[in-house]
Amino acid sequence: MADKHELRDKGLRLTPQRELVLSAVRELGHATPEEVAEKVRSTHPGINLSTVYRNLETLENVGLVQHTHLGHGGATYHAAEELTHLHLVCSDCGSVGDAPIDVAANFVQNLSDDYGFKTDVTHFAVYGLCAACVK
Amino acid sequence: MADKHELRDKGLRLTPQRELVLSAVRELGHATPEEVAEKVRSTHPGINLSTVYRNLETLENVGLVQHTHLGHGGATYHAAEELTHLHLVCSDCGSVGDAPIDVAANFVQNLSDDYGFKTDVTHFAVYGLCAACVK
DNA sequence: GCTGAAGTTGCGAAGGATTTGCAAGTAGCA
DNA sequence: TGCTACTTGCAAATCCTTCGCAACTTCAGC
Repeated sequence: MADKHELRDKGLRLTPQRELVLSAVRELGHATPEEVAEKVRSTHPGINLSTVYRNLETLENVGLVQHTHLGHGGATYHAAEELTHLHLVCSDCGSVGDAPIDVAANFVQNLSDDYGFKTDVTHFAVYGLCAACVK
Repeated sequence: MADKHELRDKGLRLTPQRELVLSAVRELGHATPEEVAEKVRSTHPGINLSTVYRNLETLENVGLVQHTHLGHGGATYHAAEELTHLHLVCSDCGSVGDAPIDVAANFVQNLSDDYGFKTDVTHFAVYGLCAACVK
């Protein structure tokens, strides 16, 4: 498993729990720590919630996973390699849609030119009304 | 006080506590519930934190106040009339900068055209590195 | 393969932020 | 001025996340 290197290089270990957390994140697409725990438990009931929290943090430090704030409060995790889109969060129905990052290219450029601000476009959520709720 | 109408129209009352919360939000610019409470208490020590939470919610329903998620978790409140800018949150130093909403005009248009998504540009925070931290 | 050091896990408890239930208090229409 | 419904304060309850610690496991070195 290639992920092993990322971990070992930082003196970390590849434990079964850690693998499970990582693959749960990959399968789920976006997920809160709670959802990841639930997913992992569906096959391995013994896993503790704090282990999930700790592993998400560890995997994030290593760069295999990233989190985003979708608004409500808690963070949502993604596999790093899937973070090629931004999140459209509907303030009405709560659904989370995706859009490719290049719809924001112009915006990012403006912020860079005018404010010297380097936007991390994969880390922010966009609020508004989704097409379904606009009706 | 003009705010009275907004409240009365919905069968709500203008209590001293409510006025204090509203003016604290106006004076502070951005503030967490905790900061609002602190501000209010500087002149009126007796006010309870849950009163602040409830009033922020009430004032938001009426439209006098709005909240934004700046990332870390808790919400930040603004007076509705001041929400003419978006927030640039630095992932490094944590500072919160402002930018006029029109830097996003093009972006908002793209999302509307391509996804039918009506972006509430005042409600989202933008993450990235501020000019100072880029160096 | 076995061993030891260091990273990990599970569990329960601790924290911090919000919310809720309820009885007492108060704004504001009649 | 009286009443009714909305509000407040307080304390307890939740939720979510982090911590402390003892027992356990990974994996580099022998």
